[in-house]
Amino acid sequence: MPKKQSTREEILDAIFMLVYINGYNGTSMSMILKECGIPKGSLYHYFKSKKEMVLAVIKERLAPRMDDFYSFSNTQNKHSIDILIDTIIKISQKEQLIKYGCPLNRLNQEMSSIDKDFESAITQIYNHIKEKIILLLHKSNIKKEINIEELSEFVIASIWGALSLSPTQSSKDRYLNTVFYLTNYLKSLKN
Amino acid sequence: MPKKQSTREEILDAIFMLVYINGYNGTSMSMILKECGIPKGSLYHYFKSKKEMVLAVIKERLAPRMDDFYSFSNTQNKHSIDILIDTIIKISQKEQLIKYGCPLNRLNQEMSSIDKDFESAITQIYNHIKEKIILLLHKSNIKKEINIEELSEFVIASIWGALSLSPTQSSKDRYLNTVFYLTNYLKSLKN
DNA sequence: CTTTAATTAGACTGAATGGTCTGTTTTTAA
DNA sequence: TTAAAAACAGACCATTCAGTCTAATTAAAG
Repeated sequence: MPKKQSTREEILDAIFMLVYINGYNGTSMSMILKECGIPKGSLYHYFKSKKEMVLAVIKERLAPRMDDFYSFSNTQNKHSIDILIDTIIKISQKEQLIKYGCPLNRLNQEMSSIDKDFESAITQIYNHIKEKIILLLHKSNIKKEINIEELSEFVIASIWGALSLSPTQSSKDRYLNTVFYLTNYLKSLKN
Repeated sequence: MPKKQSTREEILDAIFMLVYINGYNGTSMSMILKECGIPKGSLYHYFKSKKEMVLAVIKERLAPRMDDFYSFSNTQNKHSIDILIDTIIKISQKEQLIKYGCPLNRLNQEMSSIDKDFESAITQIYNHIKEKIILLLHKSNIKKEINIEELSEFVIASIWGALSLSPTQSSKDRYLNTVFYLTNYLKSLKN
């Protein structure tokens, strides 16, 4: 059944972008229908409700995307801090991130309070990327007074913030200028 | 006409909290009516539309609140960096901020893309607090390689991020742990 | 070819949406 | 005291919302 898969996947792609940009409450079924170009019956054949659609989007679109953003190059002898800095800078090349901010942050902010299932799915993704950063940082020597878990949260938070700065005048340079202070600080933590 | 003022002010207070927590699209007129406890006719007597109400909330509630959060004690000989750090820590005492995040960040994220008027009102507030931080930092000596405007944006961004970390398990301690790295870094910039 | 299941199709539903309209009451000023 | 304006009150409106339903079409399996 190749058709079924592809239709379902197209629906998820369309909903992801709509919810990423307009939020959950800002995305109506009619917008989804229009974007997908399919009739209502088809949509509700694959998903039983709007909530189920978006829950699937979180698990099948948001999660892998976040996992990709925070994928660290297995560079052999490079210091973890430098690998992390590379990742932070690499984010500046993803136009969507610069334009619309971190999708995890956006969905979290609006949707965590709407529904427990949303909240737990989003928290799961957050914890996953946090663990990835913790694991990375544990591989190299870092100043002893630093709590790696807390530092990881600080890194995520700072990236979220840097990507949130007024979406109107957002640009690659603006992001890089802002995270320069983050990377600058991270460098000082090497041991 | 004291009554007129107070009714209008009560409406703004109610709408501010509703929009702060639920967002613009997440706040319906019926919720506003219920929260204010007034009939529709009264509401639409003071404001011609939902948009006008929320625009007034941004200008008359959000702006002064943000101005208050970033009000720096005129301590005579204290270093600007230390005054800024005090402010960052003082934020941890505002339960609403810890619980729901920075209202400027929340409204900005959802509403800037909905309407140009929202966007410009929000941007104005952002620029105002940014200028306040820039002004503060210019008063003391800071390492020469630092661009104060960019640093100010980084500070705001990091606070936004720290206040955004999963609203579920948000707490004063979690915030303080996260911004510790920010304050730690800021201290190193004193000259 | 025939049967059965998967998928497409969209008219329709009840509830909720933001907003209007017509009064009535209260307040203010002359 | 009276006229006019401000404020209150809520029934009402068109539209949109998420979701249902029945039927038609297509695809898969025997």
